[in-house]
Formats: sequence, structure tokens, C-alpha cells
Amino acid sequence: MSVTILDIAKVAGVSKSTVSLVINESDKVKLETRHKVWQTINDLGYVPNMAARALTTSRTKTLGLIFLTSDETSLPYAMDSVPETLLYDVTYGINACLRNTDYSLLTERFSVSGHAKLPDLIKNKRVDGVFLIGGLYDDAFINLVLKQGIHVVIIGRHQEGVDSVSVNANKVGYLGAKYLLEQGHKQIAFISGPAHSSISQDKQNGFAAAVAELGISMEQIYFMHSPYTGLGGYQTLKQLWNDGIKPTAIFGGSDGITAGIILFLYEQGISVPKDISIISYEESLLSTHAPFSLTVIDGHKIQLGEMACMTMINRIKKQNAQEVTLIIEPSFILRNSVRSLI
Amino acid sequence: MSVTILDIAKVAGVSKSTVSLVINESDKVKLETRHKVWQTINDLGYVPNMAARALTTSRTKTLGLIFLTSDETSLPYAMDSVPETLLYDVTYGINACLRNTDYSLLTERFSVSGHAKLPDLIKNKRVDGVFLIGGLYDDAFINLVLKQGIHVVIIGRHQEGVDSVSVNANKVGYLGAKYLLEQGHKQIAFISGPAHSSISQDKQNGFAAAVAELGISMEQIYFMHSPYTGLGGYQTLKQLWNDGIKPTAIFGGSDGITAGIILFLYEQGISVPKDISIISYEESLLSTHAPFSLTVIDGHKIQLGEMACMTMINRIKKQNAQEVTLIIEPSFILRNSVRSLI
DNA sequence: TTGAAAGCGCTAACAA
DNA sequence: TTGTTAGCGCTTTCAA
Repeated sequence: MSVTILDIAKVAGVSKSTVSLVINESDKVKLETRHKVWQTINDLGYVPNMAARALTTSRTKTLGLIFLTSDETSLPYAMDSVPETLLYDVTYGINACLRNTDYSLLTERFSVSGHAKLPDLIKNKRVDGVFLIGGLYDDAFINLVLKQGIHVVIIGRHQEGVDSVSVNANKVGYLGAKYLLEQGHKQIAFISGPAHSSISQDKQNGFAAAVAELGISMEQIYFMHSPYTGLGGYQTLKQLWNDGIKPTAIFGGSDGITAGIILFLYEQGISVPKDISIISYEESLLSTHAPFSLTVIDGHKIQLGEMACMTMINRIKKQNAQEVTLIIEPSFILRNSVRSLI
Repeated sequence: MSVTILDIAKVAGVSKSTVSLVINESDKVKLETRHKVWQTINDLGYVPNMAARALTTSRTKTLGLIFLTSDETSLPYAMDSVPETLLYDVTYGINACLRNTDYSLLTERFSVSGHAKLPDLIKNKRVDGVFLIGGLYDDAFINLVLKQGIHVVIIGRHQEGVDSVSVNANKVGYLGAKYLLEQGHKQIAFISGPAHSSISQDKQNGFAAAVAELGISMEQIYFMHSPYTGLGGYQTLKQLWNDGIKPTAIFGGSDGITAGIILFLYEQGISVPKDISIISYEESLLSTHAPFSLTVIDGHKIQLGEMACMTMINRIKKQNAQEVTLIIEPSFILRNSVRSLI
């Protein structure tokens, strides 16, 4: 049907294999021949057949992004769902990085639920490597995936023995706390995330470190747990309020949580930053579209995707290179949701 | 390396082609033989090699989602970017639908800018069909794509001669207007979208139709244009305000625009729905995470993706079936951001 | 520096 | 109902 290397070979007056060599940038071919071949490739509008290439090389030039979710019930954008902003921005970053390569990206949602099943992308060998992202998976799953002899880069958390790219969660808590404390806040609620999440724990540790560093009392620092949902933030703050605890500042552990916090505050007629101060962690669609200029710790999720992509590309090139563990440092975006008490 | 049909054939004591027939669900094979073959397939853990299959059938069992964007400058989640919520939710819908098939989904961002170029996915024949989504493309581009002999489903707008799935934009305006008018609002600003967008125009027409139907004066109905960004909504409303026009209700033409509207109002200390009423169109992460319970016209974007996917699958099955044009009807989600003036 | 030829795993026409 | 066989387009030894 379409133009093949054989056609090119005929027209250029060389053999099939010479054309192949040229395409694969071999320097074993005489410059003159190379020119001639490229010439006819352009003339005839030849495009390599990926399937044929994949068949012989057993490499698909395709990567998979596997998004681990719980069994979904409510809609992804609902108030009681975890916003998928991490997925969105990381995907953006990966695609941006991949644009300069000959790799494509397949995406699959997959829910790990005890069953020893593999995502279709992996089972069907559709990909040369996978990015694993999302909170819900265990070591058994990872090991199952690793056993497939496929490259793996984990995004968002660290795992022994696997390439990974994640954010320094401790620093997230530290940066947020430090800023609030420096502005004179001493009564602070930190709704960091689910209790069982180690990342959530790390954030709290970083927070505590800043408090200690500045020699401030922990007495009125409230570490709260909540799912990473708007509803979670809302309910957690409401509980606090009902318990008569009214801090001067609140730190939301994700933009989703913060959205819930804001909802509750506005319901109570409390305005930001006049009556209360807020900062959030993440920097996503939700924080940039908040009803006021929201100060935020930036998790650099697009960069996270880009780094994951680079890591994957390098891993494919040098299979046996040492395990890579990249930690991205969060940064502070000063906007206008915190009032100085000094 | 891994198990092939030849291995299956040997073990099952049949020929390669018999195995192939069984796998492809042919009923020409004796039931007994079929059982035996499936048995060994399970025993040996055989998984078809997609590349080989693609090579012989020249069908990749892969679909492409091509997201047409402008040349990007700012970050996708920034206040001055168009939020990509349409992409997110449609992708979700397509993936949900594809889960029951043997197709996978590749995604590519592509910016059309005059150059007669094709997205890589299409050029490299990586996909059997593409979904086209996003606002920025012209007929020349569509025609170029169609010429590749690849299946095309357009999402979000209608196009002569191509399968398409879109939302009834006229009805969006109609539903929103009708509700506001019925609540007694007569001074309404409708920030529908960009002036050059036909969808934006349709929404305004629907709005006008409702006004006419209820026999209300158009005198204090303000049709405004704005890019689909938070910043656009913000600035447009600000302009209106500065011109001394202060409607009792505002209708945002997208959740992004509405986010900007909310930002401006809160900056002015105006609260919703006490001082002013708001409704939005879209129903995305942004409307569900607004700082109050936001009444919204639902564009059913997930369903949009699902329908697009079904359309594609059907198109692949019956190449010559008649052109499909699906129009999804928006619906009304009553929450609590509109005050009754009656 | 180039060519010949084998083979990747599968489907599909044709034979039996 | 099943087997034989010829490719699909490419890479990759191995020879020349």
C-alpha cells in the first residue's frame, strides 16, 4: 500500500538493508549513499512502519502511564473524589518531554484490588516501559510488574530498587509552616492528608521541624487528617470548628482539601485573608482558580512528569545503570491569602 | 522469547492457523479442538503479539486522541490559560468505554498553525482512528486528516461529512436563561465565550430564545464575549462593572470563565447568592470545587467521550455506514447560587 | 561499504 | 474442519 524501504531501495539503487542502515543513522554508510537515500525517502514520502519495526526489534516505542485508582464510584470531578490534578499535570509534563522523541504515550486506569492482575498495557506488551502513578498500590503489585521485564518509573513516591521521581514532602510542610510562623501565626491547623499516607506524615514532620526551628510552641498546632478530597477538607475543618478550635491560619495538604476548606469558611462568612489565613500545597487548576489570590507551595508536577520521562528514556538507553531516585524540591509561591499578625 | 501460536499449535497438536482461527473466534473450528486450544493457551499463558498482528492486518487496535491547542506559552492550569477540563473528562469517558474493548488510547497534543503538518500519531500510522478535540483547527486541517484514510470522530462540534459528537449549545443558553428569568432576574450578564466561536454564538441564541419566549425585555440583557479563561471572565466582568453595569445575575459560559467571575465578585466583597446570582456552564472540577454551591448547566463531558468512543467503534465495524451526528442535551443541576427575586 | 537472506509472530487465501 | 504457505515491513547477522 504505502511506501516501504524496498521501494526506497529500488529507486535509490541500493539494497533494502542499506536503506535500513541509513534510517537508523548508521555511520557505516558512505555519505554520498546516505544523501541519496534520504533524498528518495523525502521524495517518496516514506514513513517507517512501526508495527514491522516493533516485530523485529520487539520494542514498541510506546510508553504507558498507568494510573492506579480505587474502584471508582463517583465522578472524577466530584467533591467527594480525589481530584486527578496530579495525573493531568504529570501527563502534560511527560507529553512535553516525549515530543522530542519517537515515543508515544498510552494511558490506562487500573485499580489494584488484591487480584494478581496486570494492566492490559503490560500484559499485551504494548509498551516498553510504564510510569506508575497514583496512591493505591502495594509492593506485591510493583513486584508483579517488575517481573515482566519492563522498565518502570514510579511517580510521586520512592520505592527501593525502582527508579522514582517524587516531591520532597517534608520540605512542603516545612516551607508552609515556616512562612505562616514568620507571619506571626501560632494557632495553625494543618490538614495534611490521609493518616495512613507516609507522604502526609512527611509533610507533618516537616511542619513540626519548622515549628521547632523557630522555637514556637506546638500547643496550638493542629495536625489533622483527611482524604485528599474537597469534601474531606470541608468536613475536617467543620469538625474542628464544632470542637471550638479556631486557628488563625489553615494549611491545606492538597488543592482539593483546600477547596473544601474555602467552601466551609465562606459558608461561615469568614473571609480570607482578613479573618483567617490560608495556604495550600500543590499548585493546580484548583489553586489558580481559587476565589482569591491563594498562596501556595508548588509541587512542580509538570516538572515531575518531565523528570520521570527523562528518567525513563535514560533507563531504556542504559538498562543497567544504577537505580535513579529523583527528589524535586517544592517552592513557595507568594500570593495574597495570608495576613501578617506581626 | 515468549509463547507464540506455534508453541500452542505444537502442544495442542494442531496447526498454526487453527490456533489463529480459534483466537479470532472463528466458529469454523470444531468445538472440541477449540476447547483444546484454549486450554493450552491458558496453560502456557499465551498472549498475542500485537506488533505481529498489526503487521499482517495493518490495524493497530489503537486509537488516538488529538488535542488541538494553540502554541502554548503559559502553564495549562494558569488563570490565563483555557482550562483543559474538556480534555480531562472526555478522556475519562473514552477510556471507560474502551475498557471493554481491545483498543488502547494514545494521546497527542498538536498545534495547528497554518503549516500543512499531521500529528505524529497519524503520520506514523500508529492508530486506526482519531478523536479530534479542542477549538483550534480549520477545514484544511480536517481535510488533510481525512485524506489519510483514517477514521475520524470530532468531539465538541459538528462538521459536515465527518462523524461528530457535540453538545447542544443552544440549549445550554436556553436552559440557563430560562431558569434565571423564572427566578425573576431581568438584568443579566451572559459571558458566553469568544466572539468568533460559533458555539458561543449558539449559546447566546438559545439565551435570546428563552428571553423571547418568556416575553421579557432584552434591554438589560448583556451579551459579553471573553476567552474561555479565568482571566477572561475576570476582566470582562470588571469592565462591565467599571461601565456602571451591575446585573442581578451572571451566567458564565464555561467553568473557567465563572471562576474568574467569582474572583472578581469576592474581590469586591459581593457575596453569592445574597448580593448577586451566578450560574455556570460545564460541570467540571472547577464548578464542583467552587466556594459555594454553584448551580450549573451540565455539559455531560464524560458521556461525550463515551459516545465518541462508541461512534468510533461502530465506524470501524461498519466503514460505510452513514455519517453519524450525535448531539448531547445539556441538563440542569440545581444547587444554590441563584437567589429568587420573586 | 554494501548486499543477501533469514526471521520476528501473525493472518488469510487456498488446498486438502 | 484443518493444514500449508505466502507474505506483512523491517532489522540484523553474515558474506562479499
